[in-house]
Amino acid sequence: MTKKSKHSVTIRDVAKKAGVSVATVSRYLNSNAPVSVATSKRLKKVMKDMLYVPHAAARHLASKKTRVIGLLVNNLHNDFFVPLLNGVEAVIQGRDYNFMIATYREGSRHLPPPVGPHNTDGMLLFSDGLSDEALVALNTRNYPIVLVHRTPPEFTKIPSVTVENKKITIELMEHFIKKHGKKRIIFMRGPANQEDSYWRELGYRHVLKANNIPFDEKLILNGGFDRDVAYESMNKFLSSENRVEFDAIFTGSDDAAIGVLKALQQYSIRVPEQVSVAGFDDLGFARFLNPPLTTVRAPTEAVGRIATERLFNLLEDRIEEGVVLLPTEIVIRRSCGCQFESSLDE
Amino acid sequence: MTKKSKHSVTIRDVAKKAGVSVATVSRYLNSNAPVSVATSKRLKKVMKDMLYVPHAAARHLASKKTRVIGLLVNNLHNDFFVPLLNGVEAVIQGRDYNFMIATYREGSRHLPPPVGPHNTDGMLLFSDGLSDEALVALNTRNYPIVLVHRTPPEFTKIPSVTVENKKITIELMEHFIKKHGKKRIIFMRGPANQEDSYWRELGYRHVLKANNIPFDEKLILNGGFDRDVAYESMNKFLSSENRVEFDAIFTGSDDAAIGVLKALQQYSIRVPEQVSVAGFDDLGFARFLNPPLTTVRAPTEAVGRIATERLFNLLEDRIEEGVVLLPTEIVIRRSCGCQFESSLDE
DNA sequence: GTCATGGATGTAACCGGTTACAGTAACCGG
DNA sequence: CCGGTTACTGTAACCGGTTACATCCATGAC
Repeated sequence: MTKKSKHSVTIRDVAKKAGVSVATVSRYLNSNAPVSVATSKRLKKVMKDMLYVPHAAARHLASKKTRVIGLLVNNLHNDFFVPLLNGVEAVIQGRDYNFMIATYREGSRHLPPPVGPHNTDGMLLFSDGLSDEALVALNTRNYPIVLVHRTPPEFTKIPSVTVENKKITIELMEHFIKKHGKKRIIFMRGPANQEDSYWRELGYRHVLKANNIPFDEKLILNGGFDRDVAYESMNKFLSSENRVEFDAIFTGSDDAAIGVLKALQQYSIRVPEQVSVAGFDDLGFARFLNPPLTTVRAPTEAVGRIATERLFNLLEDRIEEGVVLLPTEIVIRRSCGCQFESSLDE
Repeated sequence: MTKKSKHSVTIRDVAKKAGVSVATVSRYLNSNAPVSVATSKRLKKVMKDMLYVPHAAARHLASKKTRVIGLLVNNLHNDFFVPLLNGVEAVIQGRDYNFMIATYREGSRHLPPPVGPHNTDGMLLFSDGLSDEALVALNTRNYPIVLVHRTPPEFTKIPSVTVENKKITIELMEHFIKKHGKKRIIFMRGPANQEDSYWRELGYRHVLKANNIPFDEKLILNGGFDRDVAYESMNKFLSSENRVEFDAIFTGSDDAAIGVLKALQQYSIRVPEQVSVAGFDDLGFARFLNPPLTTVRAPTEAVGRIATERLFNLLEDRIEEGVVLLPTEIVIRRSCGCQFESSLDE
C-alpha cells in the first residue's frame, strides 16, 4: 500500500513521465493533430511501460462520445438472438466500439430505459417496451436509433430493418391448405405487440379468407415465440375438455415449435401424420428436429449486421432512413407432411 | 435551434430550477444523505418536468463506479450462450447495473481487452484470450473478476464457476462401451485451450485406458463446439481416402452434434443404428433432434447466475474465492442407441 | 441559558480526459 | 530579408457529476 492501490495511471502521469503536456498525449491517443515522430515513439513506450489505459468515463465526458452502442430487447429467452447478436458483434468488432445489452419491456421497473442518450451513442431497438412517442422523442433529439423488426412510427423516417412476414406466411399457409389439404390450422401468436406476430397473423387471416375457411378464435393460441410458453399453451389446449379439431399448427417461431412438438409428443400425436407443423426463423437446429421442421428462413444475422451498419452510418452523420425489408423463404422439410426421404434439401 | 439542441439537462439546471444546490440534487439522486421531504418532492417534480437523466460518464468519473459489468467471451457463435446470458441478465436486472458484452480471443487486434477496469466495475471471463498472468495482474489490482468455465491460475483464489466435465465424460464413455459395445469412439475437441474440452478429453483418455482400448490419434477431431466447424471437420473425416473405422462420436457439445448429424446424414450413415452420437450441454433443442440426442445436462443458466452473483459479492466487498463446481448429469435419449420408444424421459 | 447534536443545505475542489486558443520554430516563395 | 504557412506543442477551461468541509438552525440535556 505505498500509494492508493486503486489509483490508476492518468494522462497527466504519462505526460509528466514523457516530458510533454497532456494535450500532446491526448493528440497522440486520438491522432487528431500532428505529433512529431520522436514524441510519438516516446509516448508509445511510456504508455506501455506504465500500462496506461485511458479512463473511458473521462473520455466520454469530455468528448461527448461514449463509443458504446446499446441493444434493447424484450428478453433473451430465445436462440433467435444468437444470430442477431453475431450480426451486431461482427460489425462492432471492426470499429472500436462497445456493446451494451439491456432487456426492457412494457412497464419495466425503471422508467427511463437502461440504455439511451445518457450512456450510449445510439441504439438498436428490438423491443416493444418503448412507445412510438418515446421513439419520436428520441429521434427529434437527434439520438441515433435503428429499429429492428419494427415499423417506424408514422411520419418519421427512423431507419428500420426487418424481414418479410406477411407474404411468406401466406405462402406457407397456402402450402398447408393446397398441398396437404389442411383446414383447421392453429396460429400461435408471438408476444403481445410483437410486430412480426402481427404481420404473420395478417397473412394467416388473409389466407383463410381467400380459401373460404372460417376464422376460429379457438385456433389462436399464444406461443410467445418461446418454447416454454408455447409448450404450456399447447398443453393447455390439448388438455381442454372441449378441445376443437385441428390438423396443422403454425407455431410462429422455431423456438415455439420445440415446445409444440414436445406437447404433441406427450399426447402421442404424430407429426406430420396427424398434424402438420411449421415454424419460422430456420434456426440452426430446425433441420434436425424430429421430424425435420418445415419453416421460413429468416436472415437474422444479416438483420443484425445491416441494422448495426445503418446505426454506424447515423453515428458518422450519413443519412439513413426508411425500412430495409429482407426477403424470407420457405424451407420445406418433413414436419408439414412433405415426404422427403431425408432432408437433403441443400 | 434556440439553444444547442444537443445540450441536455444537467444537474445544475435542475438545481437552479428547484432553487437548491447541486449537492442537494446529487444527494437526492443517490439518497446517501438526508434531504427534506419538501425538497425531495420538489426535485422529483422538477426532474420529471425537465426529463432529467443523469449523465452516466460524469457520474462514473466522479464516483469511480461505472455500474457496468462486462462479459468477455471468445465468440458468440453458439446457442450455448442463450442460457448463459439469461443467467447473467436475471441477476443484473435486479441491481441497477448495465451489461457489456465483448468478444476477445488470443491475438485479438486490440491489445487491451475491450472491457476491463477502464470501463467496467468487474467482469465475467469466459474466454481464453487472457493469459493467466493477465488474470493475476487484474486480480492483484483488486479488479473484481469471476472466471466462467475456467480454473483459477495457481496460487490465486480468483472465484470461478464451472461444471463437472471429467467424471461425467467418463460415465458417458462407459455407457458407450459397456452398454453399446463401442470401441472406436471419435472424440471432438472444442476450441484450442478451451478448458471444458481439456477435461472432457482427460475423461475420454481415462476411459480408454481403463477399458484397454488403444488411443488412436485419428479418432480425435476438432469440433470447436461449433456446428459449422464440427460439420466441416466431420465431412473431411468422412471423405478421407483412408478413413478409419469408428462406431461412436462424442461431439463435445450439442451445437457440434448438429453439425455432426448433418454430415453423417449426408453420407447416409444412420444414427444410432450404425454409430452412436452424444453431445454435451442439453440445449433446448437436444431432445428434439433426429434422433433425440443423448447428452450431458449442464446447468448453464445457473452458471451465469451464480457467476454474476459472485461478481456482485465482490463488488460489494464480500469475500468470494475458489471454485464452484456445478454437477452435470447424463441424459439418455436415442442417439446413443438406447431404444426408448419416444423420449418421454421426463 | 448554554452547549452539544443532528438534520438540511451550500461552496467549491476534484474525477481524467478533450480542445480552443495561443505560441514558437522552421520553412518557403518572392 | 520578410510575411505567411505549416508542424508541433503548451495552458487552462470545460464536460457533469460527487463529496469533503463548512454553515446554519432547531432540538434537547443539563
